[in-house]
This record gives sequence, structure tokens and C-alpha cells, in this order.
Amino acid sequence: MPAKKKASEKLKTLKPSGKREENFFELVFEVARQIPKGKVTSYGAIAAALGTKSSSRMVGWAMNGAGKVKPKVPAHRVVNRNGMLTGKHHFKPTGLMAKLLKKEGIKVKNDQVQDFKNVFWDPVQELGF
DNA sequence: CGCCTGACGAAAC
DNA sequence: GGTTTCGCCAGGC
Repeated sequence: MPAKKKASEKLKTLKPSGKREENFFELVFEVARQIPKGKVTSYGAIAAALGTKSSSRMVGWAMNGAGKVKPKVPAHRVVNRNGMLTGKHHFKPTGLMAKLLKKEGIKVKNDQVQDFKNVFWDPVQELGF
């Protein structure tokens, strides 16, 4: 309970900041870091949590900086609404994404998350939005 | 300053 | 139900 509350508070604090894109980026990273091990979420879900569900593309765009920021963002736990590992091509060794997910207990087959619904982690729900 | 692209998503066809 | 188009917005050229 404290963890999720802390996360939501942090996000709310970041939201009304003066900046925009930079803030948005941080929000995306922050939410992504809240993803528990063995779970995945979608770009659209994150976007919805930030109130910019229509700009789901921007979430993926923001993820462009994942791994370049500190601490690193588990971008491998973020997939599209279809449960497909659309961002795997952006990882250094292509396929690392699936490897990491499998390692965390997530079944991945043909660049697609199996039992996606079961491992899906909704930030809106978990963070109390 | 305008056009194209892009780690998405939902609607249209 | 698979494929295509549109919307969304930021960044690169």
C-alpha cells in the first residue's frame, strides 16, 4: 500500500509541473519502473494513466530514452495492446526483450506474450488512478 | 516552416 | 476477423 500510494503521489506531483515533454517522459519512465516483476503493461495503459491515452504513441516515443536514463527503465515489460513485443527491435541484442520476460516468468512465443491478460499490469488500477 | 516518420490504438472497411 | 486508415504529438530533415 505505501508503495503504490507513493508512486501515485509522485506522479501527481510531476503532472502539474511547468514543463511538458520532459515531464511526460519522466512520467512514463516512472510508471514503467512501477511494473512488478513477472508482469507487463501496454503503452496505451501508461498513456491512459497519465491522462494522454490518445497519445499512446508518445509513450512509445518516450520509451526511446529508456535505458538512457537513471535508473534504467524496464522497457522490456512494456508491450503493445496486442501483447506483442513491438519494441524488441530497439534492444541491443534483438530478442533480449523476450529473453528477459521469459526469465521473469512471462511466456513469450513468437514475439508475443502468452497469457497476456493474466500477466497484464494496469497502472491505472494498481496506482489508484 | 512543411513533410515524413514512429516502441500505439481504435475505428473503419 | 484480418487489413487499412485516421488520430495523436513530438522530433528529425
